[in-house]
Amino acid sequence: MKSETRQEEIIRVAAKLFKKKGYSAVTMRDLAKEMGMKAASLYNHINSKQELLNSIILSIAEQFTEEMSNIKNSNSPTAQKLTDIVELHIKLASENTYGMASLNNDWMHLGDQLQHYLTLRNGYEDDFRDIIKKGIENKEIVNENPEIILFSMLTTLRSLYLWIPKKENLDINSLSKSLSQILIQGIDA
Amino acid sequence: MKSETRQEEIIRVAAKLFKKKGYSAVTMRDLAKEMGMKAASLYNHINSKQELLNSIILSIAEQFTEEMSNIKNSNSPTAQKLTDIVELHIKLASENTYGMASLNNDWMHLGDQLQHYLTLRNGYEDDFRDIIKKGIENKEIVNENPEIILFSMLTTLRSLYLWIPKKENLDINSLSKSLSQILIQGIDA
DNA sequence: TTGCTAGACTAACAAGTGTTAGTTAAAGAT
DNA sequence: ATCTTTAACTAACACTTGTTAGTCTAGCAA
Repeated sequence: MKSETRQEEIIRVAAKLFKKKGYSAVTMRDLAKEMGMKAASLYNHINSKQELLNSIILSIAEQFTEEMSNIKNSNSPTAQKLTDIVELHIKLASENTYGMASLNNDWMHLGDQLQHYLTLRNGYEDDFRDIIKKGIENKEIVNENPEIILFSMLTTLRSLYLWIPKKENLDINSLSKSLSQILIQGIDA
Repeated sequence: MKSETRQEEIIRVAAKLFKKKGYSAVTMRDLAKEMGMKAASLYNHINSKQELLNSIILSIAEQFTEEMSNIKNSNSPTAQKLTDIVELHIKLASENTYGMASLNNDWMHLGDQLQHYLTLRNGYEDDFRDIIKKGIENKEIVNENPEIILFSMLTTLRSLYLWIPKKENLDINSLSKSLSQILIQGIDA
């Protein structure tokens, strides 16, 4: 595996700080200190603070969009599609807990990429909603308000980045199984 | 009903801006502009930006703590306690969608009140966890990992502030019923 | 009328902001 | 050995930050 470039390292450390304090509260001097250099030196590797946020958020958003399209176009039953979505969120959240924080909390500070991000996010939510609606039509899932189902699942999945790092020796497969179970079957005995 | 003081108005408007951009990205000049005055004039009514955040977050946190204690000490069955918690979140989130955003996203910028806030939050989560665990012991709810159940419910409830304002003519009772239903019974047909 | 108060204002400060320019030292290429 | 590139540095910039000090004016109490 190709080792991390200095630029990639800066992006990774930036995402870590953004998770802790939020984009606006992190200064380039904070970031430089964490990197063991002076703020001005960062600019040998990156172009701006703004660009750091852009690349952190959009690289993840694009992964979500691409994988969601695969799930949507498969011909699995609805419950399987929902389980796949759970697995997708767990995978991306555990690969990049820092970046997920920016995606969730600092997207409004995207500059020229804000519209692009919103387009991706809306597309993702539309696909998710369609899967739920089709599942209701086919009587594969219960006939509750699809907006509430979407909201409930999506917010749980979006918060995984907060929860995953607290669990040491996380088994992705078993978490994925348990969480799908709870989200789909409920918790009633 | 007693009409809003100027100080209360500033706190309310501040919370609105904090929701939109986050605490750190909102300047006192932004807040002043929204209030139709100059930044310095704000200080005739408030002591500091920090104190705005403190009072926004802690007033809500204290309400949660108090109401959770009532629910915990009632002798309702587990499913009813969980429904009560859902209702509590819906009530507080719809009364104060702005403040809930700060509570969720900007608590780390609390100054001298940070420890107090964390104590309240941990107490709240402990109570919630206890209710779930007792429900599992009494076989009132399914025997899944209580941490995952807690996480799943709590993150959904914590995100209500994002979702509630999007629904015009919101009926709190019917939302409360639907959401409890989905969280407890699941969505399987 | 006179005096007091509430609540706005202007001006300013010291500290911190992202970023640029120019310099320097070490490592790699010729 | 000389040249070039990389990646650090110092110094500085123009601007923004939260906040304070001091002033002014309209409304009310005496």
